[in-house]
Amino acid sequence: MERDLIALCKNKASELEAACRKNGLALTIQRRVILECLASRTDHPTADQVYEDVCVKIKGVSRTTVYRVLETFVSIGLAKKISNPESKARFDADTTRHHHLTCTACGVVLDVFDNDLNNLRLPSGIERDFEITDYSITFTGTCSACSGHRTKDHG
Amino acid sequence: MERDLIALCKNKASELEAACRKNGLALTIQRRVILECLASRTDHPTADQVYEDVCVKIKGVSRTTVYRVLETFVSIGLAKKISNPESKARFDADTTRHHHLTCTACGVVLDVFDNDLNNLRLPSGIERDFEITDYSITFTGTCSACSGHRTKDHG
DNA sequence: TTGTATGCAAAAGGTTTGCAATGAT
DNA sequence: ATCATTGCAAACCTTTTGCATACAA
Repeated sequence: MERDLIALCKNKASELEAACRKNGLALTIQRRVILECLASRTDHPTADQVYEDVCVKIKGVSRTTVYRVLETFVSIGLAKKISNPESKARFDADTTRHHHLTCTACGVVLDVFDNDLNNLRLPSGIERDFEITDYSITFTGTCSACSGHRTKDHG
Repeated sequence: MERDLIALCKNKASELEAACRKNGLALTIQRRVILECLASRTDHPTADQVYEDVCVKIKGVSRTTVYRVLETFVSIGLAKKISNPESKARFDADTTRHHHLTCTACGVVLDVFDNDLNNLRLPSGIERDFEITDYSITFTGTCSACSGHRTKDHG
């Protein structure tokens, strides 16, 4: 159930080319590196976390660009914003259906890949009023690292 | 599958008394009104939206208090922060298990109550590494109001 | 009376915008 | 050459913090 990160990154690189061509967008170095940085992590980074990674790879990129490019990726389907209870956006380069475990203590977000969960029977009647395109389950609880310390710390 | 809003509000009022007593918290007017305002909406308001409502009911409440009290409610189990892809917290006074439909066009969040969805078989093995306390499904798509206009407007 | 909760002001994140300069096509 | 994209600076929005005052118990 693990995902092949190297394959994902390669796929993403060619997806980017295709998506830029299709949408009439320029294939800039910034877009290439930002997508590369996003696709190489599975921990659903915030825009600022992506920015940190990008800075290591190329000099002089601005935070603004990272924020803007990530939004562009979402709008052309190269990435998703994931639902989370924090007050900041988190991004995921894996746009296929999967689910999340979020630790209420430390905030970590782990992936859940499961066939049964990916094929739920939707409640009847709903689709009359709402056109459902996708869904994602967020499991909340405590990760193993935080299970030890019972106090409400954020280490 | 509708929820009885009046009953919910009354329940919440007595829940508040009980929770304050239990946790050694003062039963202030602010806490009473803030919970009242939150419980009387089913649209998962942001802290600022709750603040707006509170201002109508009592004068001179500060935004800070609303933010602080909502966090208090979450910590004593009177409310939940709901997972969403926006960069701001949204709150829900209904702490029982239920799910959400979010319209990607207009952003509205509707509730889904369904017995089957509330009793999913969790993937085996997960609970070894992660202590799951709850879960919630976010369905994404287009609401009936937005289904008409195919353009990506936000009206 | 005692200690918690509130209000204020200010700061701290996180994100967006306007505009000139840069760079991909 | 042209127009989209970037970088910068500043604004904006949401949330948090420190401290003195007010209020519930």
